Amino acid sequence: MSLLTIGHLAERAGVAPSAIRFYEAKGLVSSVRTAGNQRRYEQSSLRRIAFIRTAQRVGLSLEEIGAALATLPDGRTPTKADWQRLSRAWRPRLDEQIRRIEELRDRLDGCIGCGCLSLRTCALSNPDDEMAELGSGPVLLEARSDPRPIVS
Amino acid sequence: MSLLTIGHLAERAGVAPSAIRFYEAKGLVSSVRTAGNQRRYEQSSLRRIAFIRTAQRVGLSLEEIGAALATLPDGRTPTKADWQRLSRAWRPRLDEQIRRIEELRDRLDGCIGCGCLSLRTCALSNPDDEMAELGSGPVLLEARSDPRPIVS
DNA sequence: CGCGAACTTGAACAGAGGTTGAAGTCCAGG
DNA sequence: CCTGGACTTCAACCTCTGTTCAAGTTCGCG
Repeated sequence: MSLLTIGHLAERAGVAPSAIRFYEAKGLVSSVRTAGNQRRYEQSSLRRIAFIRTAQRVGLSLEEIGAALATLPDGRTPTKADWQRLSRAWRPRLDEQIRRIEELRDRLDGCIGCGCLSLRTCALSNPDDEMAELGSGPVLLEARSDPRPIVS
Repeated sequence: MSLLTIGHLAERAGVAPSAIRFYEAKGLVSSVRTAGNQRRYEQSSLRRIAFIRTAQRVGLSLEEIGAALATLPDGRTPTKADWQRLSRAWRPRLDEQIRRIEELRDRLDGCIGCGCLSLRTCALSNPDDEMAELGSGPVLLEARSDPRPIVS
């Protein structure tokens, strides 16, 4: 029960009211209106906002987040099954994001720390999806054609 | 040896020349100039750019990336020891970023999937640094003061 | 040397992700 | 029922991360 005003929702979610209006304009959250045209939010909006903020901080765009949230039901409050479906769909994406960070971390610890100082020959820097994303041939970690290490 | 033109560096790094000029204006990479005022880059710039791109994709800002790169030596090509020092300094930051993603993933799989449908009571949603960051009291995951689950 | 491709700077533009302010309206406690 | 704080819309503005364009200069191959 008890719908939230935008101010209450903002305070509880730890974001500015203007950000919530912005998310709503982008279709990431929705509200009902009072007779006097003020927004009122369901409690479930709180979870959507927490979801949005967390996803943003790990490098996902509002567009991508919105696409995920759009898979939740329109008319009714999302159920456990709804969120679980979203969860299953997002696991690969989140795991990929984790893999990217681990790659960066391990590239620093391993590749660069290993002595060859090369980002090219090391097995840890695998170019698979990297290349698909850049769409311009195998470039990113495939520098220099001669095999000497990059040290000065 | 053999310095790179901005075009060659851009091609090898998989970014646009304009992006490299932008990074240089922000102090993230540096170059020497020819007699005719054209930029020439050391091979080590390639690693800096690869580092920048990877770090960006996991949600770090250029400012934060630049601060890390600024710990590398100014005058000379970074050595193994230099990168290892940067690596050690960044590990906690990267691990924190991984933790955030895992938290998002597990929140979906666990907290929401567990049946309580609450982001509040679950041990997985720990508010520690969350709150320090928001700087405005314990808000983000501490919704609703009554203990009923949030389901409709 | 000559010529075209690649380079230079600076300014304007783009899009994401919001914040701020003005001018006016609503709502709830006293 | 009155009043002040919270709400409304809309437009302008902000930062970040670049891209594009114009006008002019340099580089290096033949």
